[in-house]
Order: sequence, then structure tokens, then C-alpha cells
Amino acid sequence: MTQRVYDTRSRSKRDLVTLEEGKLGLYACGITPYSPSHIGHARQAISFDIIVRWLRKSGYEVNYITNFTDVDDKIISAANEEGIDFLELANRYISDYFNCMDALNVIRADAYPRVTETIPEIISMVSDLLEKGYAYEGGDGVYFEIETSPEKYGQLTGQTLEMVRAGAGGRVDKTGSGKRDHRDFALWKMAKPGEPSWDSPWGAGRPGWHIECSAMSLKHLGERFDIHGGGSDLIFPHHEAEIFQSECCLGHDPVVQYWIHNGMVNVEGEKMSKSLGNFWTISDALEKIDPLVLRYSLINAPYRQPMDFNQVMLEDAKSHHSRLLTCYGEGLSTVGKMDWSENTFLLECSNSLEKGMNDDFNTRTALVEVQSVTKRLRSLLDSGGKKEEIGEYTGWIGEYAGEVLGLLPKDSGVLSTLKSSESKLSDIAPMVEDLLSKREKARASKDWALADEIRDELSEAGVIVEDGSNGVTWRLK
RNA sequence: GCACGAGUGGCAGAGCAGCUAUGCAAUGGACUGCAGAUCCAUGGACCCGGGUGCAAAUCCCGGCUCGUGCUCCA
Repeated sequence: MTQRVYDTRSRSKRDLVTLEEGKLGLYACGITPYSPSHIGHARQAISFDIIVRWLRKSGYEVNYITNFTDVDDKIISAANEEGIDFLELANRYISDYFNCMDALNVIRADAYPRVTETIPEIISMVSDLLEKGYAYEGGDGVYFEIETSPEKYGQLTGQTLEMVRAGAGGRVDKTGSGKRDHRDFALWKMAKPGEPSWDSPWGAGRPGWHIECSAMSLKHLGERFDIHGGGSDLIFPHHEAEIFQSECCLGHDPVVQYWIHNGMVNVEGEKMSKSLGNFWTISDALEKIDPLVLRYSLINAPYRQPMDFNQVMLEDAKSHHSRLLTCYGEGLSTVGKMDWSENTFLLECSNSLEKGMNDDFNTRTALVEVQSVTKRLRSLLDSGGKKEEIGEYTGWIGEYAGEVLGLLPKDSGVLSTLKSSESKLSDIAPMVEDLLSKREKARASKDWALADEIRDELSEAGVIVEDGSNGVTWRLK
């Protein structure tokens, strides 16, 4: 089955053909660590994590690179406010990022290059651009000159040079910079007093925002690579600027074969922003929900669609995830994972899941299949189904919900959670059983008031009592 | 204003030419002292107007509405 990938540049799904057969270079723009990571970062990271997992499962040898922009205006001003070094601040939030990613079960990328560790490469790229006549020194910095290659303008956004010229005229003067044209962008910014800086042929300064990614992708993936991704908010101007820089510097195009972009996360229908007070950091979210439930909720829509983060979707994710985990845990502890390749129903499910994932990584379709396998496993477990079948279903879930979607903790974790809740159960069992037998006596004598009172008490204590056709059962909330 | 994208049942959200999406909710039933859980069943949708097709939610044209980008942003 061919992998289809939606490419922002051509605005269509295209068959994935890599530059080198069986190998794939993927660069995804990472974060600027100036504040704690938020759920938008989580969605970006999880989307690409699953894309990488899937491509690897499909047989590609993937080299996955994602960066940190560890020097930038916002980092500097946040560090100044606290009176600390900018790198100290950046490191703090990078470590926050890694903690969150680990919790969310995001597999580490193959490399996490940083701007501050790529300065020589950046300087060399800027020098090249100057030499080739694509850039100029403008007093307070070195700028890329858009007019040198107008045909490259708007490759990702569909805008032309003229449109933007018409739309934003007059802004040049306001910026007060040495730009010749307001659409030109900085490659190197000269340092103002007190700012962190590196020596360069043009004076002490630091890289502009866009050049870092061109330099880092070149360094790690070479002069041409397969996929470049990031949040859809980076399409303009960041990724367009990268196209200018990389293609002009290297002298060929395209440098990037496929551009992919994940959609934004809104909160209760509104754009997430600090000023609206609806800003969710990942740590905030993890205080209220399990990290894997958050992961589940964030892949409940295809990665390109904008998604709304709200109470309903969280509760949905919570109930689905807990059913998935419970079934998997029971399957694991009673039978274990078994080969399912002879099971026609499971084969159909994986076919359909693969079809969805091959069609631009549709995790929503994948979840539908996971739900349907879980449902069947639940009823097998409840009705005392054949061991082989339970094992097959458990194996399927481990493979797809676990390895591909990353929704399950490690098997040892699943089992120990199961055990600890069992031991918790056995601790309180005598007391509960005692109350229940009193309740049974009350029920036998049709003293419903007393029976209900006992049930309510237990409920308040966190024990759910259910009268089934085969007698009374109870479990923890 | 320009660009890009989206408008599907009560809600979330797939499908992108012919075949039940799915989940939650709802309704009816089974079970129950009641509640819950579970099981069975049922109803319900493709923004509007044209066009192409044997056939359109799905393609084309024109509207309308919404979102995002055009300044930093995953």
C-alpha cells in the first residue's frame, strides 16, 4: 500500500517517494523555550511522534530531527526579567519540555540541535547568501533580499509578492530597521548592548529566526531531504523564509520534498492565548488528566485539522482510554499477547487501520478500529471467551494501540497498576463484604431504605455496588 | 482587503462518486425492589443554488457562514 502525504506546497495528497529508497529524513520545527510547554506543543510533538512511529513500522529507516530555538528575543527578555542568563532560562524550559514529552509517551527524536550549538554553520550559510548576492548588510543586521528571487515567494501560502506588497506597504519605516523592503527578513541581527552575541564577519550578533532551521536541517539531513514539518502557524513567514534561504544558498530546488503541517489547538472554541486566560500548559493539563488520556484526546482528530480542546472531548477520551486500558490489562494478565495473524476479524481491522494511516496518517480512523477491537475483547472477557482469541485480541491491541499509537503504558506498568489496585481491593474487601451482607439481609426483608442507605455509604467511600442477575458485584470508582 | 482551509445527525468526528462510519447522547425493549452496569433494537445528517454523471456528502461553478494566516507563535 502506498503512503500518501498531504504536502502543503502542492496543496494535495501525494504518494510518498523518498530520495533514497527505504530511508527518510524528517525535520520538524520544535519549540522556543521561553515558557512552559503548552498543549499545542503537545499536539505537534505527538503528531510527529506517530508519523515517525508509523513510517518506521512501514519499513522506513527514519532520521527524525527536531530543534530548540534557544536564543531569541522572548528568551532574552524573559531572562532579563528574572535577572538570569538566557541559557539558564532556555535550559529550564527545555527540561520541562522533555519531562512532558516523556509523560506523553513521545519517543525521543534522533537529535535535538540547538541554535547556540549551530552558530558556525549559520554564519557560513549567511556568508554564502551574501556572496551569491541574495543578502545585504543593512546597518543593524544582515537581511535576505526577497526581490532576488520573487518566483519563490508564496510557495506555501499561495500569495504572490504583489499581494503582500499591496497589503502591508509603509510598514518598513515603522520597523526602523535597515531593511530595504519590509518583506526582507533578518539573517543576522547585530547585538544591542547587553544582549548575548557571537562574533561574525559583520559584527557581534545572533542569528535571525529563520536561518537556524535551514542550517540545522542542512547539517543533519543534507542538501536535500524528504519531509519538513511544523505547526501550521509556521507556514508564513518561517517556512517560506527557509525555502528562500536553503534553495538560494544551495543552488537547487526543491530542498524539501514534502511540507507537512499540523493544525492548531483551540480551547473551548477560542484561540488559546495568555490574554484570554484559556492557556493550558501541559503540566496544568496533567494535574487533571492522565498523560495518556491527553495523548488520546489529541489524536482523536486527524493531525491537520484544527481541534477544539474542551470538557466533552476530554471526557470522551477518558472513558475510551480507560476501557482500552482495562481490557488490555485483563487480557494481558489472564492470557497474554498472542499472534493474531490468523484471525480474520483482526486482519480486517488492521487492514482498515493501515488504510487510514497510509492516507495521510489518519489517527481518527485508527482509533475507530482500536475501539472496535476493544469492544469485542470486552465481550470475550465478560463471556469467558476462548483463551486463544483473548490472546489474539490482546496482541493486536498491544501492537496498534501500544506500539503505533503509543496509548498504552509499558506492559509491566499495566500489570503493576492492575496488581496495586487488586491489593487495594483485598485490603478493603472484608469491610465491604461485611456491609454488603448486611445489605443483603435488608434486601431479603425488603427493607429498601436500609439497603439503599448502605449502598449510598459505600458509594461515598468510593465503592460502586451493582446488583446483577448473578448476584451483587462491587468495584472501585 | 488578499490567501488558505472548513461547513455532515443533539454533540464530537470519519468518509471525498455507488456499499451501516464510529463514539457519546436519545428512544424502545430485556434484566432490576430502585439505581447502575450490560445486552438487543430504533430513529436521525450531509450550508444554499445551479451544473456534470446511470449515480454526488463526495467532482465543477456561484453564493452564504465560520476559522486561520498576512506581526511573535507548535
